[in-house]
Order: sequence, then C-alpha cells, then structure tokens
Amino acid sequence: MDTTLLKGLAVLEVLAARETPAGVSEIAGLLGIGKSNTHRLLQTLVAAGYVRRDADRRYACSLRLWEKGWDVARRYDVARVARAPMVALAQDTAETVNLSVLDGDEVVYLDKIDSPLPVRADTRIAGRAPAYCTATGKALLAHVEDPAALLARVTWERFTARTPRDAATVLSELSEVRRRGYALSRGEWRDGVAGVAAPILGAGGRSLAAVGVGGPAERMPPARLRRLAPMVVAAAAAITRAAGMGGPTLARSAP
Amino acid sequence: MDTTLLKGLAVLEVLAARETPAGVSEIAGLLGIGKSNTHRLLQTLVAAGYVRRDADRRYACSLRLWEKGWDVARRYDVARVARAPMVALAQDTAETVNLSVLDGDEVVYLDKIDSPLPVRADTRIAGRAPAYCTATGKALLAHVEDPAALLARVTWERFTARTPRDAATVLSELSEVRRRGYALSRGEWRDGVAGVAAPILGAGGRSLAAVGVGGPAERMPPARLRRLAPMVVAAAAAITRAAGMGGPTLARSAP
DNA sequence: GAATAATGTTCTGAATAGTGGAACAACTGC
DNA sequence: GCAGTTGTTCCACTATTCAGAACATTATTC
Repeated sequence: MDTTLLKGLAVLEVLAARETPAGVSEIAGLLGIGKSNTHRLLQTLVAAGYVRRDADRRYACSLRLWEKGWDVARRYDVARVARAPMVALAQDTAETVNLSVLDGDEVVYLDKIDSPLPVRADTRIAGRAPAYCTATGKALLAHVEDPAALLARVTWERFTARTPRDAATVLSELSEVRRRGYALSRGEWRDGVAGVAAPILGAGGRSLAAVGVGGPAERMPPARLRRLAPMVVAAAAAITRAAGMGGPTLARSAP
Repeated sequence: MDTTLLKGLAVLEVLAARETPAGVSEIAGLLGIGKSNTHRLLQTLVAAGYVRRDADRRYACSLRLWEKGWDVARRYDVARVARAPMVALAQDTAETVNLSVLDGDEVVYLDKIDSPLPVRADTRIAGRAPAYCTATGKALLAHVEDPAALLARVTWERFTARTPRDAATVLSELSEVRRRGYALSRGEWRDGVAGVAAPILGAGGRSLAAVGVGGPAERMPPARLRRLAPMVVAAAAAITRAAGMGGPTLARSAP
C-alpha cells in the first residue's frame, strides 16, 4: 500500500480537524512520524494547494478540500430539493429534522434543521453514524440492492444496551421497515435519543436518501413516534416528487 | 516532492470531478500513468475511505472528502450567520448575491443566492476566481494585512479587455475601496458581468469575507452600482453584527 | 456459445524516491 | 549570550514504488 499517500492524507486530516494552525513538530508528534518526513509531506500538500502556511510559518488547511468535497456532494443533489419539505416537517414537529445518505455501511448527514426546543437531538452536518442502529440508516438499508451483503461486512459494536447485535435481528427489522414504510430507533445509537425516518426512493425502488425526525426519548414515546411516522413519510414523498426522481442512480446534474 | 502523494490526490480529483464512476484504465489514461500504478493508488484510497467501488467494480468518490472539507469550512463560520442578510439583499436587489472568502490570491464562493431573473450572473458555490479582478475579491484584498505582498505573487492574466494588468493599478484601486467602503468590478473577470461588494471585517479591521451583488452589465450601469453600494454595505454590516465578530481570527466554534 | 477484445488484477526485478537521523539555521525566552 | 525550541537542509540506505508483461475475468461480437 502506498504509505506516502496514506501519510499525506493523515496529515491533511489532522489539519482539517484542528481549529488552529499547527507546526511541523506538532504534526510529526501527533502522527508518530519523523520531522523531516512531515516537513516534506506538508510541502507537497502546499504545492498541491490543499494546505497553506500562515505568516507564523504554521500550516493550515486551505479551502481546497472543501471545494473538492463540494464537487462530490453536489451530485448528491437531494439536499437542495429536500430543503423546503424539511423546513415544513421541522415546523410541524418542532424536533430536529435530518437528511442522510448511505456511504458504505454508515450514514452521512447531508443537512439538518435544529429543533427550536432547548433539549434536542444533536446531529452534525457531514457527521457519520453506523447505519444499522439509526432510524435514517435503517430506512436506507431497507431499500438497498442487497441488505444482507452489506450487513455481512459490518463490525458490530454495542453503543448502548439497545444496539442490535447481529445481522439477523436487523434484517428482520428491515422487512418490517419495508412493510410499514418507515424505520424507528429508540436509543440504539445514542442513549436517550429516538427517531423515525422514511426513505426517499428513486427509480427502481432503491433508496437515495432518508429523512428523519429525532429527539430526546422522553418526548418520543412509542405513541408519539407512531403519530410522527405519517408526517415523515409524507415529507419523504414530497422530496421524491420535488426531485423529479427518475434517473438510474443517485447521481444527478449540478444545481 | 512526494510524487506518490501528488498522484494520489490527482486520482482523487479526477474522481471528484466526474459525474459517473470511472475504471482503472480510464483514470490511468487521463493522468498518463501506468495501469498497475493507478490500481494500487485506488486501493490505497479505498483503504483510506476516500474512494469506494460500486458493484461494477468501478471507482467513485465517497462522501469522506466532503466530510473532511466540511470540517474546514465549518470554521469559516460566516456562511451560517450571513444567510439571512443575504436573503434580504437578494430580495431588495433581485440580483445574484454571493459570499466569498479569500484563499491565497483567489476568492472562493461560500454561498450564493440566485437572481430570480432569467438573465443573471452565474457563480458556483465552492467555485474560485482570481481576487484582483472581482468585486468581492477586491473588497477582501483591500483589508488584508499586506495587499502589496499578496499581489506580488499574482500571475497576471488577461481575462477580458478590462482586466487589470499590474499591481500598481490594483493597489490604487484598493485604497479607493478602503476610502469608500465598497469595491466594484465591471467586466474585469467575465465579460458582461458587473458587481459591487463590501467586506465583512473582523476584530483588527481585517477582512474575513465579502458579500457582493452581481448581474449582467446591461442591468448594471454605474448609476445603479452606486445605488446598490449602500445596500451591500448595509448587508455586510448586518452580517458583521450577527456574527458577533470579536475573535482574533476567522476561526469560530462549530454550529 | 465460442472467439475475441477489453478491462481489472497480480507478479517480478530494477531503481528511484522516500525515509530517518543528524547537522544546521532561525527564533524565543531566560 | 546561552539553552531550548522549532523549522529546514543534507545524505546515505533501503524499502517502496514503478513499468511491463503475464494472468484472470468480464464484455462483446459473430
């Protein structure tokens, strides 16, 4: 494996994660690699435009990473058309609304609208979570080509007492999800957080994305989740319509 | 220089730019490097999580690039607080509004609101333009630490007949910008596109970002630009206030 | 359905390119 | 001015990457 490339990406990630610029020695120490090595990697990244150095000769990420990342996200065009239905859903429910897509066996949050209430479910845009124990994740998994194949590659972790522990459990839940049209999660990923989610289906019945509503478990007893479900399903349907889904894949033209 | 790292990034960029997944040979041909080389670079990128392969064993960018990029953009937090004043400005002017930050000697568009009119200035979010010949760019340049030093590193290109050709011209215009509080551009970057922009200043009087209004030159005679200027300046001031600027740098905490 | 083309993958030896360590330079704080 | 940082350069070694060809697998054509 190209270790140079891996190290270079590691340097980039360290810088991306940092709030403040970093020096050569600091990065070298963080990654456990030599100073001279780190120095040259940084110079290469500067030459490539991903990193720049400030006046104090310290290094920080340029916006190039974001620029390239945006090119990728642009194709996951659902986010744009989903915005309006999401706002409506947020107003109707007063809970946090989020939009996710599947990336491997994880969900990535493309967009969210925070609940106005002081106590709320906190998700981060561009954040990640395992698909098999979140509401949006399960909504997505239920409509992929081969859920079993995907789940076979999962490493099962116990995040809470309620986290599902094997593929069989999740698979049976997924058929339930397909039957009723929405997915639930009650404290399976983060303790005390519950949610409902519905898939946004494209041509061929494959899931492109999922919308979900989430909040503190105390505000989300089973009865409320059942009441929220149709609203989430309706929002997902609205997004599907607005997107004019019909393309063969998730990839759609630029805005 | 670490060529492996550069090649790896080049592969990543090719994939990020493509609408559809690509195969090994195709990428190899595009970059002019060997097949086996490309193959291993791709495997490394897959291992690092930046690329994944679809069912047809073709390669595409995962959302990891976007995720990391977002971590960077998150710190350029102006975008979030700027949204509301930008919407107001867009409604008042009916032209395209955009928000830019400086990245080296280029501007990067963080956000934009399209004009409702059929003929409009077209900028792309996460797009780039040279700073010295755009309105937002000049607004930003006027308030950096050392404009002359920055301009010294510029390679002067003639994009249109009106593109400034040397540092002296731009520097004198920048002092004008500082004096009156806003910057103008009339077809210096793209023919037939004109705009006004105002800087968003942080603690210490340094520019953090700039808001601009742009449109087709026919709709933007000097008189209209002068009338738009105070509105743009007001929007910039509103954003400055909303952001509660006071930190020492652009870096602000996460949303 | 066989033959052919095209693409993805693995292998190998050769050598280049990257590595770590130390030496040097430029600051910073005492 | 001196110790203690941190950034940068140099150099010899060897591990890593590279190209090309061989092999495997899939697509295409007849």
